[in-house]
Amino acid sequence: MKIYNTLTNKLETFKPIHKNTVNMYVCGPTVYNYIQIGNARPVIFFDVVRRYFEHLGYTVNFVSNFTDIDDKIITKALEEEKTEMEIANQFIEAFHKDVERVGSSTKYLAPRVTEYMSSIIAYIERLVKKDFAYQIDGDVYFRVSKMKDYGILSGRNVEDLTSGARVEINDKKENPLDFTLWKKTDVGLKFPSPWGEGRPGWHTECVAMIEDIFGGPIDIHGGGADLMFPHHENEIAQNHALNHNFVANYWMHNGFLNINDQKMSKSEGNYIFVKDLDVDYMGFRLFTLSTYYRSPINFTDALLENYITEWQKLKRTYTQAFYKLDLAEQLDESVLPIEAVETIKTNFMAAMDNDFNTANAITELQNIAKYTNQKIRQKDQYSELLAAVKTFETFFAILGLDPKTSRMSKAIKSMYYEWADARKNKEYDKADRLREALSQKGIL
RNA sequence: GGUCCCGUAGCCAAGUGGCUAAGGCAAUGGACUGCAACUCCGUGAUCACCGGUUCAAAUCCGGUCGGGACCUCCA
Repeated sequence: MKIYNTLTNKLETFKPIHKNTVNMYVCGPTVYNYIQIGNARPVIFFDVVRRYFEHLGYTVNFVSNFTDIDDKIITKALEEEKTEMEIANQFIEAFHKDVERVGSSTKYLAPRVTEYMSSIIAYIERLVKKDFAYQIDGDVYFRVSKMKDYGILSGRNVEDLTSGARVEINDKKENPLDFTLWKKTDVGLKFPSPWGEGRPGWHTECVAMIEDIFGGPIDIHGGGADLMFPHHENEIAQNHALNHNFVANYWMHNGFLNINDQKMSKSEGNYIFVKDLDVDYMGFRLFTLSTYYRSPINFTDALLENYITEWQKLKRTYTQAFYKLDLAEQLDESVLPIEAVETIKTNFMAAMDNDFNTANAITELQNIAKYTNQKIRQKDQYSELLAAVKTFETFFAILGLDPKTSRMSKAIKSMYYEWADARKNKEYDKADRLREALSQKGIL
């Protein structure tokens, strides 16, 4: 299993810290609005990472947080005359719905920042005690100048950053690169701390929660490429200052989902909410997995349509094979290895082992589909079809694609035989009527 | 201004030093079919451009052009 590690910019062999276990953390959303389809990319991709590790036999401890305290939540709460908690709860619920829509699991630990306040405050206190942070007027800042390797993740150095024209001007800071650990708050939700009432800066929550939950460095830390700097860089700076490690052994960053060749983002206004996409979401999932995760994807309606069609083809092939076996009472037979199918499986696993190359894995999905379609038209190829169907199921499980197929009822089976008889007897009116009914039920 | 990424057929996309450059969509020819649908078989590439390194380059190096990202909240 090889993973591209953003920390070293190398493809590395994955070695877990604890045997047969993968501890992973993915930066979750700030819950002030619905997620847009670009936000769904890590939701889908890292779900596939989890599924693949589980397929390989690992126990995966998957954690993804909710930032439920933030300026944007306060703004939204004021706008809608609600409390921050009400806003956060509303969009956490909406997030879970969207995660389910795109076929990812919601069964993972999702800590909320407001539930980990004492850990976060204790974390900041330790940084202050070690002189890596300083307090001014109720704010606490991280002292970047004390961190000699600052910029290791994003490949920047302090001089380049300082010369940048866009560094925020803040007279309180010792250095413009210093970032907020604790922010004095006048309006909205605030918490007591040794520095007065306020709320934590964004960069501390993940690293404090990781320490609290996992008790030390983890295997994989994931998120979108835009989080690399400054968010993940700052996580590393804090944790290196305190614990002399890089938070995670493997850092993984997904590329963006663009629209009209521009980054889709809520602040640009060029976004589509996941909930508003309103298409076959399995097609959307296939679309996002059709490109290697580190490369950008450009979203267009035509391209999405393309993958929805592709998904329907894969699903149709699988279900036809499944029903053919069901009708022949072959679904519960034992599965025999078929050489052509074994080759496809091997190639699929090799693609996944190579840094989760889902694009190549999907090619193997198409290969198993072609093989299946060839066998469907031949007589008595039940062993081949059964092996193919089981392989389909494995691939679908790893990629999180769900054809939602179940065994035929007795009534449907007899309808199917009636249709077959009608065709044989050249009763085409009847046959066409039954064909329509069966195809509406997804059988044909 | 600084840092970095990308440019492969009409479209999407894999491949990142070595046989005739995967795969899908679209197009087109054929097969199958009661008619369809579905499906199967066949058909397509001076790898942005220029120069260099090498026995060998889409792949490495330099340059040109084009597109994009990050340096500010962002997946």
